[in-house]
Amino acid sequence: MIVPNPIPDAARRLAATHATLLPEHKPAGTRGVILEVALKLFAEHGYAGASIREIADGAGMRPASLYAHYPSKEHILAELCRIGHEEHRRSIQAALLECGADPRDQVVAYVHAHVAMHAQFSMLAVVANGELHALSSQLGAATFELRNQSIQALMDIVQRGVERGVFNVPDVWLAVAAIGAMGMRVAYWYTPEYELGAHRVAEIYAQYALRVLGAPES
Amino acid sequence: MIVPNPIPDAARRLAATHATLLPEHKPAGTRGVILEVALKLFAEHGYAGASIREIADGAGMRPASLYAHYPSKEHILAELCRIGHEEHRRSIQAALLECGADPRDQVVAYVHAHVAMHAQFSMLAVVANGELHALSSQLGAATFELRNQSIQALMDIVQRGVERGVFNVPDVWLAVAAIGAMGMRVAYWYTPEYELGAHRVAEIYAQYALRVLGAPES
DNA sequence: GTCTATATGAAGATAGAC
DNA sequence: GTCTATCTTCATATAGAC
Repeated sequence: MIVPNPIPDAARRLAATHATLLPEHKPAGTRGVILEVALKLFAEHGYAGASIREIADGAGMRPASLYAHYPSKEHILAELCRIGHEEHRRSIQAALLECGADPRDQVVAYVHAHVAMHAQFSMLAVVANGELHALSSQLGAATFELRNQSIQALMDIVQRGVERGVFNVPDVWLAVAAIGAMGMRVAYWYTPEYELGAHRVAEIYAQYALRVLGAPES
Repeated sequence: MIVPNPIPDAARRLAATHATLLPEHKPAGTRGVILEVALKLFAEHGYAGASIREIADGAGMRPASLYAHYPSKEHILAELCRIGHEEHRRSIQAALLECGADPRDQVVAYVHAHVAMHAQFSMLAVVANGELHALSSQLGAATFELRNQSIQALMDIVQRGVERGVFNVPDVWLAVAAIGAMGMRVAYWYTPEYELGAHRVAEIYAQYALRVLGAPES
């Protein structure tokens, strides 16, 4: 018997088949269309594996016309990476502002937002996390800054919980890395058709995170 | 303060800077040299982002000479993916044969092997996991089969532990996905210079896995 | 097995008309 | 803003001599 794999086509890089970009994520008009087409292509084939010609084709225009909206292919990737990490940071910060001072509640809030974002905007997460290396340090600087802030937020929560004796881990950074990794991977297999729904997956992963930290549900 | 990030250059796709391939992993002679050069390039820039010319250059030959050893670039990737998943499966199976019948011991053995492999052969893991999508279904078939076997092995262990009341999880597949994800991510940040060493990281992650499964260390 | 030379196509990007 | 046309470089791969 084979594992009940939620990924329909194992040869795909990720399970999602549609790009999800909210209106508040993208610029209006043609720039937004280009961004959405590029997001799907970058997610499925990688930045290097997707061409300007394919993006133009998907956006219903000629390759040359793209350059009226973006100065280069790399600029399109840079905007996608920034949008992804901004959405990530925004949703985490919003959750943390509502959850109170208990480190357990903070971990639940953080991981829930982290996982839900990777499920709901899976293509954005795959590109923003997995194609960042293709950016020059100049075009990637804003994104790196956002990423460091999000990581640091979880480090601070876990460190504080350890100091208060609420959490118990052999290594704080390793625990943060493990919890982050669980959530990041969700972007590769989640689809809106998955039986449990993004919210429930996020809930369960928040529970797993508490367990990793040695603070199981009360 | 910024998190003590073990990744020296955040713009790199992975922290490792050298390809690790044991003699038993690769064919002898020129084929082995080509494979090792391609491994480093595919790991750092992705399959689509690395060219036949760069591989040839690294191997000290002209692009045309490569075709005396491999019929196409895709065949090089196929061999790397197969080697990576074979090493993964081999080390897990070896560990499981030595650990006895307790589901807890089996999880520790599995996760230790899983994590140690992703740390010690990080470039191989990054390529075998992350570039598999670039293979045609024909050239990827052998690798998919190996991967399914490795996933199924952990599914079986966890399922058996749940049935015996040793583990307690809201969803078996989600727990397996989370545990697998923690280990896979190690390949992106681990280097031989990391303070803890692959063996110790594997030990700690095995503990985290037990916690996720609701069976903390005794 | 490795080379030079080359076929053939696709890549990112630009010029300039409309 | 979009187009046609094109520049230049690079891609994978092959032919055939040594």
